[in-house]
Amino acid sequence: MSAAAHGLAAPPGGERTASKSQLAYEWLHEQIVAGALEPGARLVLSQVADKLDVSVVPVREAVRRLEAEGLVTFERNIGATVAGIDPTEYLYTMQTLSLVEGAATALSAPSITAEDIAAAREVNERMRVFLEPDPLHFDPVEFTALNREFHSVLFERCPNPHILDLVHRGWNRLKALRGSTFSYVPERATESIAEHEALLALIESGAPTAEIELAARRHRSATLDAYLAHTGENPGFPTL
Amino acid sequence: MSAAAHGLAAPPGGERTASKSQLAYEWLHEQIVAGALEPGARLVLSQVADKLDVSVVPVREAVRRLEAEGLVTFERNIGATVAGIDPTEYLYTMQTLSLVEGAATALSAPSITAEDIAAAREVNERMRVFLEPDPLHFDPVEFTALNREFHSVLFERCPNPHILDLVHRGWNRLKALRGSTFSYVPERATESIAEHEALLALIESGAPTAEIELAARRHRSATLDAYLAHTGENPGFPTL
DNA sequence: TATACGATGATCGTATACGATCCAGCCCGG
DNA sequence: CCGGGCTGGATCGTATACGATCATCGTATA
Repeated sequence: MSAAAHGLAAPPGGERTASKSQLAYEWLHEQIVAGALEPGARLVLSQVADKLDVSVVPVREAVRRLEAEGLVTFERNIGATVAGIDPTEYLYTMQTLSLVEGAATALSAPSITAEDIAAAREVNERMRVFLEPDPLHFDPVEFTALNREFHSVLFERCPNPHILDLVHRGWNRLKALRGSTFSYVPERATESIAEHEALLALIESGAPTAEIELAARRHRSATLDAYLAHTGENPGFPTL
Repeated sequence: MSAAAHGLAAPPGGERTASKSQLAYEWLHEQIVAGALEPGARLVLSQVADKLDVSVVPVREAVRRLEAEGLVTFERNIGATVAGIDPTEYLYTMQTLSLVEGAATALSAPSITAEDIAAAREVNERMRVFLEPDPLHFDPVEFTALNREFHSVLFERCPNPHILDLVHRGWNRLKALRGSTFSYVPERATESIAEHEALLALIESGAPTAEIELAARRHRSATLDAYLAHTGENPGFPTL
């Protein structure tokens, strides 16, 4: 899993000798997105600095960058905490991702090659395997990873770097939040794989951009709806 | 022009005594968005620090935050420069804004009151005045400010804070870029005011969310299209 | 004259030190 | 027994100092 391919902000001017602030940023980012740092966990600057064997200044800078991405909150004289305690954050993040990912997929569509389609289809088949035996062997983490890999093929060619960046941030945020609020709905997995196939067919057929955007958006919205129905909370969440 | 109302990130825990990093951030933000600092202008940390009578550390932090918002670029051992030299940045920013603003407007619609509509309509009438005398008296800056005020009414009630934040960032970025690449098309102004009225009517009528989103998006896309037609550049820019 | 190379200054990157602020627990009075 | 004020520790915020890196310009040489 290459960092750049998943939206980890790299220092623009190459990486001669990674600056310590960049090191701290990447380490914290990894810890948070991988779930090693639970949502709500306290981040003490001096402790992080000691652990990475750097001073607090670069750590402070890294935390600020993570704050801008919504992965941590940072308050004056209070400190930094890993974001994501509030369950509605999950809803907002999903909704935002549904918006930007739909657009990114639509904008990518004209550039998607037959090889891309084949690769995506192969990933989708690997996801299907997870459904076979019985629900107990279902691995949400692995399944989600494959899901991201599938969708990456569909949106990675988005020509608008801003939109693409928003998609990456959304996925990362989602991974960070998952630890606390994620509640996977197994029934949804089956539907999801079928929708993936439909999405591929739609792109192959050269459907209009607007249609692809809507399909991709709905695909994610449906997951959100399933989550809402499953938990039974936030019944009045406004839909897009 | 209140800062908070236009998406200036405020320190979450109130503002007892604004931290110096916050001071530097707000000052630079103001300078860039107001156009006092031209796109491409060099920002030397020590000079900014001297000007604001603070040390370089808070300035450095402020610059990093601005970088995360896309208002400046910051390269190792090179320094910070105000973003916006590349003309395609304008296109990307407009496209992204069209996406998120459309969604924000649609999500706001159910919460928009009759008073909101009236206020927006009043602003739109003030914009109309600019068209009256003759094109030479047209003031793009003032017109744009009113335009933002109008749209603020329509998207400010968006319940999703992430999407709302993206809208604010988009507008700020647009203001920052305007200095270098903005080319206002007077004919478009007349159309724009008419579309504003149509948007208000649509919202008043309680139209479906999807319809409002599309109308709001198209409204901005049309401005982008007019710009592209006017300049004659980037003919193959992918549309959303 | 053009090019390669080295010295120099400017600027960024980080470490360290110290002051400012907040939270928690204790003490004391009611 | 309970509540308010105070003190101590922890943590953040900023200033200053110094090392690292890069762009620039002058000079020597082919």
